[in-house]
Amino acid sequence: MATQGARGRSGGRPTLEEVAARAGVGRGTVSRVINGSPRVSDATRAAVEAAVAELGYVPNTAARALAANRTDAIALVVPEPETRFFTEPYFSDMLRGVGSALSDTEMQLLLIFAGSDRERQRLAQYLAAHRVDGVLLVSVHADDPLPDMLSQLEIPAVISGPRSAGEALTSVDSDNYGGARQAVEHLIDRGRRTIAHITGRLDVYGAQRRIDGYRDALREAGHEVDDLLIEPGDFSEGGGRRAMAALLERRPGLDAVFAASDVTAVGARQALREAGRRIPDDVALVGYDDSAIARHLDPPLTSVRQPIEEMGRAMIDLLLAEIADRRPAISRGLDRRQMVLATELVARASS
Amino acid sequence: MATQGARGRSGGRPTLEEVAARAGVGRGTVSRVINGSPRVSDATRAAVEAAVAELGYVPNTAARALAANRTDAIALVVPEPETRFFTEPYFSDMLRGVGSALSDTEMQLLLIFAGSDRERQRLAQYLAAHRVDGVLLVSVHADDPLPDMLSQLEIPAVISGPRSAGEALTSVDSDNYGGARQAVEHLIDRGRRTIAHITGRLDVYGAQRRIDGYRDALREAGHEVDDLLIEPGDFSEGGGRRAMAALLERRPGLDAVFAASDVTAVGARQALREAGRRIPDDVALVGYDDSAIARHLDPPLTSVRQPIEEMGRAMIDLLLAEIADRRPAISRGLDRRQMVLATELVARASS
DNA sequence: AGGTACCGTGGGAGCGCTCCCACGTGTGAT
DNA sequence: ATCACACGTGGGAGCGCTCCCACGGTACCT
Repeated sequence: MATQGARGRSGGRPTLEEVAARAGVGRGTVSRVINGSPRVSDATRAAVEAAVAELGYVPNTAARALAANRTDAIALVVPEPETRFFTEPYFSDMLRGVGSALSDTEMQLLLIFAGSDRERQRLAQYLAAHRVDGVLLVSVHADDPLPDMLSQLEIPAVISGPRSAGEALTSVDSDNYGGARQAVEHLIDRGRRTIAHITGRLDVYGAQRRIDGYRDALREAGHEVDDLLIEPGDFSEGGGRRAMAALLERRPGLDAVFAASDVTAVGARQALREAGRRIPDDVALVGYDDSAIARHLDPPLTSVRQPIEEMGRAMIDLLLAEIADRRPAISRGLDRRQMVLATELVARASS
Repeated sequence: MATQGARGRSGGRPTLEEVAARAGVGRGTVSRVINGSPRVSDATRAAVEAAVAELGYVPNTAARALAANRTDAIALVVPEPETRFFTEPYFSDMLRGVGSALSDTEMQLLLIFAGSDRERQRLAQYLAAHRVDGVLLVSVHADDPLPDMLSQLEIPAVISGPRSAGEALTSVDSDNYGGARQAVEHLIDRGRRTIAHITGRLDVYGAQRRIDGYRDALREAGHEVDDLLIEPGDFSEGGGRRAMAALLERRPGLDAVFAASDVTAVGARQALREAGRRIPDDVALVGYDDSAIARHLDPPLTSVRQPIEEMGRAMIDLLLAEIADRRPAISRGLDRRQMVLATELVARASS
């Protein structure tokens, strides 16, 4: 209902040229005004802005993209089956942070799932076509070829959760090691003696770091680390249930469990119930993520909060910076940025 | 300074022209092959395809968009604050359906939040710039100007959840009326006598239809409809809690509640607990959506399943069709499509 | 006074594609 | 033999923008 007023006589959307004519200036000048160049006099700028408003001019992005070789769009690539994306609150929280950071920008967000092979193929085409200025990569496994493809194509990219200690890409992560320590120290403080750990997917670096934190916390508290108390999960509910069942069988005397995600904890809780263990009376349970389900569980779940939304924002900031100073992605590696954000333990009734 | 020299002729991405040269044909012919035109001889086609493969040619989308006036992208517009998007499983389920339907296509998905005024403004610009070929609109309130803007701009659009019985846009919806009836009939079958209803936002057409279904089901079963058993909610958890508290105060004798969403039911459950009512012994509870939380609640929540993923797919199908036969969106209205999908009651322990 | 240095400005030259018209060539009808 | 009419094909003419060079004007120097 807003600008409907004076359409160009040709009927279509007004072009730069028409705005220029209307304002009595040249095409170049209008372009400068539109793009906020300082090299325009105030009077001219005002005239152009008036013409833009009168005509309801909106730049044609395709033309701009073609001429300037940029797209004003970035992609959030999720190298997982879509189901995982939606069952793990991690992703949607991340998306929320990204979305809100982006709304301060001209950039648009593309959501790309790259779980299946076909989707992968499509993605490769897509990236080769340089349809986005940059890429956000969440939850990448150690052997994923995607990051390399990205740097080969010289597409700016930021990864959430580095693949290893020596991650080549700019990355954002929470302090997985510290978070795990917080969880375990908390359980020790609560007087638990036999603390098990259900891990995340072992090919995810963050999951490894959580194991390290678990180990070190026990060690430093003078407990000895019993490897049979560590059981691999995969961040899923089913994985949590299976792991918990295995642990109960192997170490029936355990009195606490640190699960690598809230969803894993939900699965563990099921297995505990089926085995007749009460939470927290018999077994204390701590999750990771502090997602919405943690609050809704019965009893509410103690969990390690990672500032996922902030991580999303940070990813955007870093990515935009990287796009801005379009250095070839394979720079000397001097100014690689690895950002790590702090976690926080949220104690609830489950521990 | 690494690959500086290589970026000349031979280094950049190949263009149509180069493919043509390589294949020994003209530019137009390559374009025809790329776009699957039948008017090319088999021999020529093969030669071109070989050249494309050798050169690793990928069309430049910006150029294509500029010349052909299409973008191969559609937007999913969420006219809500982002928080709502992520707290309501409805949205993510929808997104999942849309995403998977889209992965069979060349189309790309843009996710746009239009909750705040600033975001709205950006969206208007965005649409005016015709940066997408079509728009998917989810969860639109009765007075939202967005749909009108869309049809004025002649942008193909499909809406999930029509705004009224006479919705002008192509729409996809689940059978809200029927779903509500299923819920209420189920409660009646279970022997409940005093069945309350916590509604959704009253400016959402689907919420109105659920109220209609609730009323009619009671009426046809010979119960009389007591308007004091109907309390408005807003699809949120807090809304559900408040509404339930109000109902308990007004009609302490109620023995069942039909909540307009699972999230609402979660809130209602809290209020019931606080009031010392047991579920389902004292009060039976039924939700709507059959989202993940329904299964995880304690006790598990009976809920009305809407085939949200299918709805997402259907929206894509309709939208693509509408884009294909690019008739002006405000056509005669003859072939407006209003698709309604069936719901299903999933009975669990809460009722 | 002439010289130099900037500004602010106009507009040509593409960016890589699609669209469409015009041009052979081969086939069948006359 | 001539005409008609397909069919494949080549390539010009843009699409609307950004980039950049050239230009006149003003201000400040010497």
